[in-house]
Amino acid sequence: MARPTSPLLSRGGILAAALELVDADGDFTMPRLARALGVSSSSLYHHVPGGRSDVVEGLRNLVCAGRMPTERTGSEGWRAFAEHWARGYRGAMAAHPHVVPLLTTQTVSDPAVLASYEALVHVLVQDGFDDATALHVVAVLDCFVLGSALDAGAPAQVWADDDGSRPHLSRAVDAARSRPGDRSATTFELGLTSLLTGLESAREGGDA
Amino acid sequence: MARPTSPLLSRGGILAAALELVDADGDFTMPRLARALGVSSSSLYHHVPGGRSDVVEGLRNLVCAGRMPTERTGSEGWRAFAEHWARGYRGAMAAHPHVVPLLTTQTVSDPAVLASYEALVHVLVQDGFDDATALHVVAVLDCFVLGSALDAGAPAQVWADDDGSRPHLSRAVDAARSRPGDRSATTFELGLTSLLTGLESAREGGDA
DNA sequence: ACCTGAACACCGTTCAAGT
DNA sequence: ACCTGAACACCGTTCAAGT
Repeated sequence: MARPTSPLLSRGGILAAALELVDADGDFTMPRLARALGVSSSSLYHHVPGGRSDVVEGLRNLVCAGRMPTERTGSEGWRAFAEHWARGYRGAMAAHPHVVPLLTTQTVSDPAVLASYEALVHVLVQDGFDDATALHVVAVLDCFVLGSALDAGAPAQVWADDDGSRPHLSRAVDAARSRPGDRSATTFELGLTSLLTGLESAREGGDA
Repeated sequence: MARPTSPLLSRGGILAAALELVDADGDFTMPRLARALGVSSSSLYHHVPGGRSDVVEGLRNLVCAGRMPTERTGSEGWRAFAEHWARGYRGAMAAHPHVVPLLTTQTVSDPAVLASYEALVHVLVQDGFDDATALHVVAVLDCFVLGSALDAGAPAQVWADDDGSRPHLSRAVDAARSRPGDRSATTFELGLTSLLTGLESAREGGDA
């Protein structure tokens, strides 16, 4: 076959196929990805020069870009913006929970995602946080969102009590499961609200 | 060689060697692990029947067991116990940050770790949380601790601003770095305090 | 420029064979 | 029971060869 008249592959197509694989199988490999695209494994490297980690960073973009705010809308204060930011981030991740574990060891280098971090720092500083505290606030939210996104992808029974030797844990799991709505989403909302409330009073107490 | 008079391997020795590998290299493979122990790769399976994932769950135990509280000490209230619990958990993980990514996709099945979850739920229910809310509180803390542990293992420049096109982010990163102490630990403390403060007022507002 | 097949140095796991 | 070597079905990545 050699070089076709019009390219069989594109970066976008490769990333879309990779996302489909990850959503379906929970992971991807270069050979499987190539097979899904009807192409040889080595062909991928023409469009994704960085190899597998390049694909992973591309998935971050595909999943997050456009789903996180990059500008303050209207007259919302830092708290509303941070809420907006965290919900967008978590929502993007939770829609594709299996990609999250792939992202946790790789530095964020995607411009679209970095732009939303920039926006959040900007809003915080404008609203009275000093630079260092603003970074810590961003990091706190980032940690919680990442943890929540992992939680969203975890098996239903995260902490299985097989033998009934953890009665309080079992009762609590059953009680939470009998409530309507997505358990993981409820956890996220409780944590986000608590965090922002707590950060507000930390700020009032002094920004050191 | 075949069967030696006294066993060359033991589960404990294998786990200790695996932890050393992970701390040093950031990851481990069964062949490398075997090589480090001066043994053939297939020998490992006699002591770690579940293979690689068995080793990983063993690492969770090795890292966490004994470092998380399993009982209320003295007259501490739920907030003090939760603080205690989260610090123990995060401290254990942060001491071996490279194991954290290995744990994020595996269900917690280690009895010692589960016992500390049981203890936390117990304390929360004793102190007035209803079962479902107690589980959500545990999950919130779990999410934040996990995220923070991943943060502790991340490269120093998590969100690199290579080209200076994210000025507020850059300033904030520089400001935080010029402060004394561990950046990631400061982030954790800010988040933990904020979370607990926020959870306290969420509780006062009603446990629904 | 873009795709291929062959090749390299790896993986995790199983299993018959040995003592 | 415990260790071995060989084997199986995989990985990620490179690279000369083809158009």
